[in-house]
Amino acid sequence: MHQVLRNYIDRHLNVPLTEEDWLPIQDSFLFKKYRKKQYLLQEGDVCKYFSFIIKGAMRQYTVDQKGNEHILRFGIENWWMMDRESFEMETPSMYNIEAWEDVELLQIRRDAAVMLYEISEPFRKMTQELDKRGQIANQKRIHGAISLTAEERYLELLKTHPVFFQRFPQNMIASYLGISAETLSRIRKNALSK
Amino acid sequence: MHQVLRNYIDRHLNVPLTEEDWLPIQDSFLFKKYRKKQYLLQEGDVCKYFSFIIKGAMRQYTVDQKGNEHILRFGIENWWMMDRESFEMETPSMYNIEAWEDVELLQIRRDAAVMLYEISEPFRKMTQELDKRGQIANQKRIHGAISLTAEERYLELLKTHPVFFQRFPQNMIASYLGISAETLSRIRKNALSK
DNA sequence: CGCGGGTTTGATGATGCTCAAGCCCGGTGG
DNA sequence: CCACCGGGCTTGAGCATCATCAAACCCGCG
Repeated sequence: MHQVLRNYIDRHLNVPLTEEDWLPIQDSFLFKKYRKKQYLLQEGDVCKYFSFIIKGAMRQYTVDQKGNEHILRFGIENWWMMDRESFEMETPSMYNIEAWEDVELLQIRRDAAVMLYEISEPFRKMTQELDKRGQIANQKRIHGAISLTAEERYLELLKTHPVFFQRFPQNMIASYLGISAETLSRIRKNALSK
Repeated sequence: MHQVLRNYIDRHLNVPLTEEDWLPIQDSFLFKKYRKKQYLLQEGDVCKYFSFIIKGAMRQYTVDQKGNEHILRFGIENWWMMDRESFEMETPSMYNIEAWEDVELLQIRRDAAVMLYEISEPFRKMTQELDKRGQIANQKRIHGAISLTAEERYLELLKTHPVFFQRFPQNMIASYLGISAETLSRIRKNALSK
């Protein structure tokens, strides 16, 4: 179980973890399963866990007044899920985080994460790396949102994250792109004929 | 000059910097001025500096095939400017970073930053804090982009960053919001009459 | 077999873009 | 000191894009 996380960390640092480095990390993460459609986090609750996905697929989203869902993030194997704002600030979240497929997770609580961050340099390095990648990805997504058309954003996502199209239904992809399911359907039809 | 940065760091950590902590940081940052309309970074170049704004206003943007500008970020006093992707990966940037007003900066080169990161815990803590805030802000901006209308995004920006409206012309605000200058003008007229 | 979730298609309307013109105002040079 | 220029802002008309609503369809699963 935990071995998956160890491999992940090894891959993201330049050197493999020693046993001494690994043990405190291993001990901080608890294994947990959620069934499809189960919530990890519901709007209004505080996000208590930083979760590493061993298996399965998840999404983070809001529901607006009209009942429309807006998906901020997807997560699959080897991704991390949390509402960063709620987790860090310990404030109620505006998001829902839900298992879309049955998932297996390794979770760490905030206090344990803060502790681990102090005592474990590999963990610190890994989270730094994570932040860096996150910033870069977010920068790109924002740029796409303000400068590309719906079709361009679709093509971009198809290129950069084709796996989303295999794991999530199209109405969710549409929601992630910030367009309606009908529009995405028409864009795809249109793109085929070229 | 450098004192502004020191105050900034003090404010972002819980304890004031000691002299020993401060000196290596001070030595790593070089003071530099740019005139209005001067580029810090041009599309195609590698972003070599991580810049702290002491005075002035800047923007990071792209220009598309049709010649339209798309502003990803604004920066004013006490903000940091760089293209994170280009700086970290040392790859050519797709962005321009330009002084909109005359600016005074403290700049650190990538190699010095990496070094400082290793030897200075306060600097490390500060950049972590910066990353955390950046992630939270980006998460919000992405959510706004996929779930809010143009008018809602305008009102949100007016609430969260009113200072932008004092420092940048409306066509730039529009570009930042991902709408045309004409649309922003109409939204404002409309919002007044309510 | 029937149900329900997901997708497609069509018709209509709202939102926001584009192009064009005019205005306002501060800065510059004659 | 005034005229002019240019950048920024506004306004209007027409158009493209995308959302909404409604209906039909498809298909896997109980």
